[in-house]
Amino acid sequence: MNTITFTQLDKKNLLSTTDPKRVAIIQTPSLIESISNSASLFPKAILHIDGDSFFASVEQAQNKNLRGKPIVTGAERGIATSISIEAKRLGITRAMPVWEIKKKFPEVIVVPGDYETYTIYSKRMYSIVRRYTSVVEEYSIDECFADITGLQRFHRLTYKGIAERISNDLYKELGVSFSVGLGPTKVIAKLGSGWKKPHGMTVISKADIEKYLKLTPVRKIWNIGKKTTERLNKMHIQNAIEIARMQKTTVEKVFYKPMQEMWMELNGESVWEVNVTKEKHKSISTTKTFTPPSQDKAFLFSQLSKNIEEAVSRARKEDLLINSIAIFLKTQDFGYHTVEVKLRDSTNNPIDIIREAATNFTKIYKPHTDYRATGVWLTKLETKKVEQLDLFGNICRKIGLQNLYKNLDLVTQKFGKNTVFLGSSFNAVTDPRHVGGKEKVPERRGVILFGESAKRRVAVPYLGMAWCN
DNA sequence: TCTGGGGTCCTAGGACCC
DNA sequence: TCTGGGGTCCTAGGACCC
Repeated sequence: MNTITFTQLDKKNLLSTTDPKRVAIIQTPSLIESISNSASLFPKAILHIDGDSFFASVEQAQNKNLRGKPIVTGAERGIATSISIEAKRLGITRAMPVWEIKKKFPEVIVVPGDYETYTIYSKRMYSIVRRYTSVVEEYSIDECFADITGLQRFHRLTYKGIAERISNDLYKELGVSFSVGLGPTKVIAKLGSGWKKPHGMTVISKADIEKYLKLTPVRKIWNIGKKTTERLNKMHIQNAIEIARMQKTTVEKVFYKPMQEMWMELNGESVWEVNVTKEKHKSISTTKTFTPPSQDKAFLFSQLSKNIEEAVSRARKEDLLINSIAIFLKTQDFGYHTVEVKLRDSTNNPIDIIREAATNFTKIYKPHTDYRATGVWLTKLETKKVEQLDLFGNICRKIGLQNLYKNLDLVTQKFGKNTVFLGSSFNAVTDPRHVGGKEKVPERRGVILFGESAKRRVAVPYLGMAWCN
């Protein structure tokens, strides 16, 4: 099909005019034909846009010296998190331990992850995509869905042309390549973005679906995991096309709702909308692993305290109040020991939570046990409402603390994490055993990015309760 | 030298009520 | 002795994702 792209148009300088005759020229027969065909081939036109080796690519975009070289992020965790194309070619795979990488591939550069920078790139990615449609779902730090249904005339481009423009803009402006899939549903679009990488572009119209599903094992389909694959295999279903071709009545009899919807999506009927609204968190959790493991009660509680401070601070950022918490310890053999506590009163103050944690900690802590991690899970979150007066004057304390934390949050915003912390977290903040702690924060290579803050530590030593046995 | 960290959604099944 | 059946709400835990 003869499509016309913006690049060609720009060259002819056709876009800078509002002259209706010229507009008529732009709408070439092939474009018009394509638009009229598209309604049946793409009842909906959904893009899935996926960063190629995103973290590693951002590192390379940020630092010229890393470009073209095999690099891996994840130094702070001891396993490969993101692997550059060059490193993938050497045979490095996800979650490979850093020691192994260094031993087998000494030429590979291992850098610590820098989530603040990745987040900034991520936000820019969304904003670039939003130039073309407002219907954008921020699916993850390096992926989004976008619904461009019906926008060909507006952009004077085919759906594929729009996809190409977005891909070009992203590459040009971020220095990071993305792979794009275009399809009539989210599942098909996602299949497309993974089809050809890196910097791929795969268009799967309703008529093309069969061709692609025939080549796709069920495990490769988004939202079909290990367990479902096993179950499908037991039913002698290996291939995505076999799901798509099942009778609707059979699907309804044999599967639960998610797979029934999956069946629709695979057949090109969109049931999973591109979700624009960014919903508030329903739960927030923070967990940190430390090496070596520890049996030390005070150390463990201090780690927990630090996690609580961090999690609660994230809740405050979204103006959320916490109604229930769970704290857990993770043993060396990956057992979880959890206790859940319902709070009498909703709060976003770490002192309240740490107090509850302290009284419940002994329920999960067993002496002489090696623990590798501890964490907290905040649940039953609700949006902060207008404060009601109570009979006992607790409101004054509450408001006072809220003001205190409002100001502390500003300090954190300005000077970075761990600038001010509770006495109960002291041990964890200062203990070098904490993998991913201060000493591992990557240096910023001279590039100042939007939204950054100077990282400096001010000494405000002791605010609140330390945990006493 | 196994195995990080942060989420969401769905279903089964128990509790409770009429 | 017998002891139906339906509804709602909540929670635990499984499954999946990046």
